[in-house]
Amino acid sequence: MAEPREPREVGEPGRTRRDPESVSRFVEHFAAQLVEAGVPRMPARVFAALLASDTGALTSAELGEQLRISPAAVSGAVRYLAQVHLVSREREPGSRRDRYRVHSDQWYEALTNREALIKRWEDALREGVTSLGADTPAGRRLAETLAFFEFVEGEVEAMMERWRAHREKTFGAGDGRG
Amino acid sequence: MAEPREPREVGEPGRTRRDPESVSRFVEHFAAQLVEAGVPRMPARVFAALLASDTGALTSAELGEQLRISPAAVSGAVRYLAQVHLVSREREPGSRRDRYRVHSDQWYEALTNREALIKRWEDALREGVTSLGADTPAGRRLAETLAFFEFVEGEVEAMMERWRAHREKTFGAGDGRG
DNA sequence: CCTTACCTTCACAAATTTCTGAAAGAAGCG
DNA sequence: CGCTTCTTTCAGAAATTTGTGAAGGTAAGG
Repeated sequence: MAEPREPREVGEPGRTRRDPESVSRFVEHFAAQLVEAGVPRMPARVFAALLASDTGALTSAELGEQLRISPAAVSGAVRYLAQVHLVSREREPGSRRDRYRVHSDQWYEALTNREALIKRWEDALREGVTSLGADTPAGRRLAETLAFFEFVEGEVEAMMERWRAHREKTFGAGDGRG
Repeated sequence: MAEPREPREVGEPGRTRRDPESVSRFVEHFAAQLVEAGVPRMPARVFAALLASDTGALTSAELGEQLRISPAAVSGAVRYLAQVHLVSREREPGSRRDRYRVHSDQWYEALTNREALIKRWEDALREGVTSLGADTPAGRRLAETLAFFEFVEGEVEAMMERWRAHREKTFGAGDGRG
């Protein structure tokens, strides 16, 4: 039976330098920055908490307790984060608990995912060029905007390749897990 | 109150191929995509309307009429757009009217502007590395995330340079105005 | 096969955001 | 110097979003 082995008291001497208050301060501060960038609050907080965790993976219960939110809120936040590929869920074989994990390479997975969104912008723009007329001023403006996005799309892919190389050079060949 | 005289009939022969309905359809559709990406509704609609305009510049009154929104709404939307560098305001010398304009190179101005946001993420991450300890697992994860952003920051600058070249090659040397 | 533990979904309450009407603030023009 | 025209700001109404409690579903363990 999987005990919820999560002793609050920091009995371990020396090794456990993790001050919950420091962690919380970082979590809330970083989450606030994400919120300002347009990320919904709960997903931002959950993501920050995972990022600041030692193992890079927490259970729903742990998240709920640390952030003082209901299981429902955790569920919603995690669904959002999974959808934009910022966390993945793992099922523990011996237990019913899911664990939610951040990989360090998920940032660019998320960035890549954002391209799907841009593709829909491009579709709308193409339609606009057609319906307004490619030979009109507005049509030309739309076409140029479209060209910009298409250009960026191609560049991002190459950039990610370079990041991968840069990362291995700097941090050694990680396996992708924080 | 300004009478909502919006002649449906297209009286101009030949020259005015601009079907208001087509324009509106594009504006609303494209704006919807922006909204889905996190842009507030009114700014998205105003921006789309400017993008689809012939001159690339409209007055507050024109925007209000076309989108059926109040002057206050236009004011708010324009303030937002100016803040993220997606439109610029121009004052017409002979009149009291401001005109709001999109440049075709404002997309990457906006993208560049986004870096300011990322810089604050980086600050938060640096603080986290310090307070959690650079030698802890969490600290290392934060450090790597920080490195990713710093990398992207540098890359984006170079990418924009390439876009400028690509643009001139494809569209001829524009002056930056759509 | 039933119990237990966990996750999700649903309806609702609360808080924030969004847009409007009205008044005040600038800036040209007579 | 006051009038006119346009923009902005402010307070409030309306709508959307957000988070909770409770019920429902699924799978492990006895």
